[in-house]
Amino acid sequence: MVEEKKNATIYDVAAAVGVSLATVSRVVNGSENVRPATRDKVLAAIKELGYRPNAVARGLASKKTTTVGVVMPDMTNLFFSELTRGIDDVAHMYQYDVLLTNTDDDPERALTAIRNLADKQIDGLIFMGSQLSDKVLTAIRATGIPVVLAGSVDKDQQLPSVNIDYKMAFSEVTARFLESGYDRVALVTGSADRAIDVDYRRAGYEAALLKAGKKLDEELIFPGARSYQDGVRLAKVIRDADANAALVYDDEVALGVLNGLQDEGLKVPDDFEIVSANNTTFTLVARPELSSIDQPKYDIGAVAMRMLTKLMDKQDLGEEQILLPYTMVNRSSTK
Amino acid sequence: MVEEKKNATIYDVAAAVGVSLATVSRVVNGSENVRPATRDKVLAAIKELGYRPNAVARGLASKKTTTVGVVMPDMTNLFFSELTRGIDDVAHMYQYDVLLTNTDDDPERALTAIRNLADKQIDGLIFMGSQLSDKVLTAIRATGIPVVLAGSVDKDQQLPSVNIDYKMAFSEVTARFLESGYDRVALVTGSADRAIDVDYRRAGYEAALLKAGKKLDEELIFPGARSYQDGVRLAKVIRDADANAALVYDDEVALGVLNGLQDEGLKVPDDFEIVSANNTTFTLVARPELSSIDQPKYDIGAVAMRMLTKLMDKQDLGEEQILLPYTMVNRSSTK
DNA sequence: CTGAAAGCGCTAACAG
DNA sequence: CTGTTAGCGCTTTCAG
Repeated sequence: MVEEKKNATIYDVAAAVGVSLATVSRVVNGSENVRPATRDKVLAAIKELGYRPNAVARGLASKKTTTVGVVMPDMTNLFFSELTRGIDDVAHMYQYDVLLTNTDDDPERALTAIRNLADKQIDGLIFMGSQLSDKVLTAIRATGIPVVLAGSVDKDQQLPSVNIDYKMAFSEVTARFLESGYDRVALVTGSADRAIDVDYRRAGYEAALLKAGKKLDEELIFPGARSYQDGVRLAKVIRDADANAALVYDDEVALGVLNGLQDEGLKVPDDFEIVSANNTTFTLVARPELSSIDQPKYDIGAVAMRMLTKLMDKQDLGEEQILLPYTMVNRSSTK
Repeated sequence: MVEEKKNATIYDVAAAVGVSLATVSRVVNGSENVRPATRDKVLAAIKELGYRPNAVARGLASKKTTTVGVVMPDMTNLFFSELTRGIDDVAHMYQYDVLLTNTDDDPERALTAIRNLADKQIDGLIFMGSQLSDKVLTAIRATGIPVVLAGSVDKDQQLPSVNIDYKMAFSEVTARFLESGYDRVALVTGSADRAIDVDYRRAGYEAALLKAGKKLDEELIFPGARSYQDGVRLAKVIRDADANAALVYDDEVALGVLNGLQDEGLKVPDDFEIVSANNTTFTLVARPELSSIDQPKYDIGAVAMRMLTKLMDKQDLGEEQILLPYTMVNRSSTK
C-alpha cells in the first residue's frame, strides 16, 4: 500500500503551531495584525509541513479566483499569439493565471467559451477577434465580469479596448500608394461585414481615395482571404483586376499574394508594391522583405491586461478606448 | 441603485421546485436515480432561474477542477502553438479548460508555474520544452498530478510522452544528404547539452555518419541558434566551415540560414541543401521552399491530451512512450 | 427515488 | 493581536 501523503491544510499548520486557523490565514495573506513571534512560528510550520494554500477553497471563500479568461480566434496565428504573450506576461506579473480558449472566430464557440469561463468564476476576461457579435456582447454583459478587448473593436465602443488607429493606418498607407503613382490599390481584408474590416480598414482606405479625388472601385476590394494559400490564389485575381499595389490586412496572406504575384512573373516592388499590416516575423523571411504597418502587438496585449487588472480592482480607468501608436516599416516590397 | 442580480445557487432551484439540493445536484450531474417527473421540474427551474453550477464550489467539493495546466516555452513559436492547439481542442472536447503558462524554457519559471498550477488544483498537466531539469521533474512528481510530455523528452523516459522518433528522423535526413554526395553536413540544434539535442538530434546525425563510415566533425555542429536572425548570422559561419548541406532543428532558424546563405550568393539547392524539422508555414513562404521533416504537431498535442484524460480517469495507458509517425516533405531546398 | 447532514479548505466579520 | 463562528456553493455518503 502506498501511503497517500495528503497535502497539509491550514488546520494542520494551525494545530502544529497551536494557533487558530484565522491566524494562519492572516500570515498567509500578509495581514499586519500578527505578532512577529507568532508569524515566525507559523511561517516555520508552513515551511516544515510544506503547506500551500488551496486556491480553489480560497476562491470559493473569497470570491476571487485570480484567474482571467482569454478568448481568441487562433493561437497559431502569430498576430494573436504575440498579443496573448503580452497578456500572459502581465497577467502573471500581477499573479493572475490565464485560461485560454480558441474560437476560430466562431461566435457560437465564443459564446460557449464565455459561459464556461464565467462558470469557473474568472475575475476578468480579455476578448480578441474580429467577430464580436451582439449575442456575444450580450453574453459578456450578462456575466458581469470585467472585460477588455485587445486588438479588437466593438462597433459602438461600449467596452474598454486597446488597439491602434486602424483607420488612420490604412488611410496613410493608401495615400502613400496614391502619391507614388500607384493608382490601382487593392485592399485585402478579413471579411466583408465585420466592424474592423468595414468601419476601420475599408473606411481608412476609402478616406484616402476620396481625399485624392478618386472613388472606391469595389473590384479592388478582396475580403475573405485567411491563409497563405488563400493569398497565393488571390494573387491571380488581384492581377486580373489590374491592380498595381496592395494593402493586405494579414502577413501570411500578404506573403501569399507576394509569392503568387512573383510566381506569375511580376516584379515586386517595380511592377507592384505590397504593404502588410501586422509586422510579424513573416515580413522578414519574405523575399523581397515586406513593408508593413507595425502594430505593437505585445504591448496591445500587455496594456489590455493592465487595464483589466485595474478594472478588477475597481480602480478608475480613465480613457477606456486606448489607441497605441503604430509605425510604418519600409522594407523592399515598396520603393 | 442598481439591483445586483445575484446568480442563482443550487439552493434557489431546490427551493423553487420544493426538493432538496441533493436532488438538484443529481439532475445536474446526470444521475440515473431521479424520477423523470422530478427531473423535468428541476430542469425547468434551472432554466427559469438561469442557474449555472459554480465550478469553484464544485471543485472544492469534488476535488476535480476539470482544468489542466499547460506549461510551454513560448506560444509565439509556431511549433509550440500548433502543439498547444491540438491540446486545447482535445481538452475542450473532454470538457477541460486549459491554464496556459509560458516559461521561455527557463527552469525557474517552469518550477514556479508548476507549483502555482498545483495550487490551483489542476487535474492534469502537459509539459513542453527542451529543458526538463531534474528539479522540474522532482517538482512535477511532488505534486502527484498526472503529467504527459508533448514534443519533449525526459532522459530516462520516466514520464508518459508523445513525440516522433527524432533520432531516426535526423539520422534519415543525414543519410540522404550523404547518399546524395553532400559530405559536409552541418547540424544546427537548439542547445549543446539538452537531451533532445544531444541524445536524439545529434545522436541520429552521428549514427548516420558512422554508418556511412565517416566520423563526426565537431566543427559542423552548431548549437544555440533560436531565432530567424540567429539563423542569418549563422549562415556565414556555416559557410566558412565549408559545409554543403544543413539539417536545422527549427524552421525560423532554417529560414535564416537559407536567406543568409543566398544573400551571400550561394545557390540553394545547387550549391547547398537545407532541410528543416518542423514543417510550419514558414517552410512554404521561403524561396526556395524548404524541405522538412514533417512532425504531426497538432496530433502530438492532441494525442498527449488524450493520454492525459485517460490518466486523469485512472484508465490504463498501455504504451507510455508514444512515437507518432513522421514523413519527409521534399520541396525545393533539396534536389 | 429522495432528503439530511457532513464536509471540501479557506476567508471574513465579529468579538474580545 | 488572536480566536470563534459562519458561511462560500457544491458533492457525497448514509438513511429511509
